[in-house]
Amino acid sequence: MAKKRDERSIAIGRVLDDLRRVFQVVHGYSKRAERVGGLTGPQLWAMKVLAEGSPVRVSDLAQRMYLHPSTVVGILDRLESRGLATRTRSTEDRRVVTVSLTEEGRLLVSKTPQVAQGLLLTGLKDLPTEELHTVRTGLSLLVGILGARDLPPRLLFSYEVNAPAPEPRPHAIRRTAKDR
Amino acid sequence: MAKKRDERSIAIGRVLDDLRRVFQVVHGYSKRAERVGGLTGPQLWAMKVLAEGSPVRVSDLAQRMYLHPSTVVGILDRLESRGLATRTRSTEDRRVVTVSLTEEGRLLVSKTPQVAQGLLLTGLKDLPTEELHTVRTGLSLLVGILGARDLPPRLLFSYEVNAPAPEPRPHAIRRTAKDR
DNA sequence: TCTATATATTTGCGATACAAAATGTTTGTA
DNA sequence: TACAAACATTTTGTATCGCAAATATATAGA
Repeated sequence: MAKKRDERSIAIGRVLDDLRRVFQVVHGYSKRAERVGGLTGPQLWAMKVLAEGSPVRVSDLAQRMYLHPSTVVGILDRLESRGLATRTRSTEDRRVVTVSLTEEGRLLVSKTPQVAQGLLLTGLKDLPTEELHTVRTGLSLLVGILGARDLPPRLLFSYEVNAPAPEPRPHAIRRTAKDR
Repeated sequence: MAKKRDERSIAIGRVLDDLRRVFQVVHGYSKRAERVGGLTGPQLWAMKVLAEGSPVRVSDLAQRMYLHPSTVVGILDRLESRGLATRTRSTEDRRVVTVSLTEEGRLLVSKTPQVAQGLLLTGLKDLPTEELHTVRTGLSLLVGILGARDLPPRLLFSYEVNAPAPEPRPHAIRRTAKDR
């Protein structure tokens, strides 16, 4: 009786562990590999979005990246200064600015390895059909659990770091330890 | 003949899409929810590691977080200034500093929701045993593909953003568009 | 003792990330 | 037309994060 319960608990634990492993690997690769071209994660991410369909308005880009427009502006500054993207002010509505990849940018993004994705792709290709199906079904169930069925599949990954500083700021004591 | 090939391609695409969805959801929750206590991702992450087994030496903490020691110092500064962690210099070897959670810190970390994880947990619990097994097997296969079998399952998530600046710095052109 | 190594911190720099304010544009309305 | 409101983007200011290199202190070894 209790046995079945234990087995399930163990299985659940394994699922979570494996999920963490997947996260870790993918993140690790994104860390080391995506910067082949000297691009940071968000920069490459923006370029991938642009590669999907430029030109894009700045606000649209921000929305697709789930980032604040002002954040995107900074990223675009860096991409533009490297000649990977260009901004053009619309002539119809001079408020909007559309962004596109340059030829160089398009080239760079196309040959960026995406190690994790590549690994997955070839790995999945080599998988026996039945196991592939298992993977597919399993992940689909996970997506269902997370209620993410309707989400547009975002590019492999997002990044974020910041906090909104809910408190009025604790005044940032600098350097505390340092006994004696 | 070609049919089978197509089906496989589609299945592979679905797997990648679903994986992206999982990433997105988990990340989204981590973004919005983990900051319940006003903690950033890395801060909460450090606290989780500390909760697993303090006291920990600073260098060990850095290693477990896959971060540079100097980065951890900053995070600890902020945690300490909020009274969530404490640093103590060892008496045996006065070079080392050990870190622990304060009572308040322990409390906070224990009641931090971990929305995504909670969702997964309850969702998986409600899953029929057979489907749970499918999820488990599928993820296990993925882990195998990624060669992550031997990784210690890291806490649900890591964060990182930065690049090492491979070039001697492109001199940062500020503000370029702005035609006219 | 003198030197090398180890541990943590400081310093310097770049990049995210957000909010609020500023700038320039367009649209609606009196 | 004149003016106000709404919009899109950028600027400004602040807070992290993240790393490398330099520092300070402590330990270990020759």
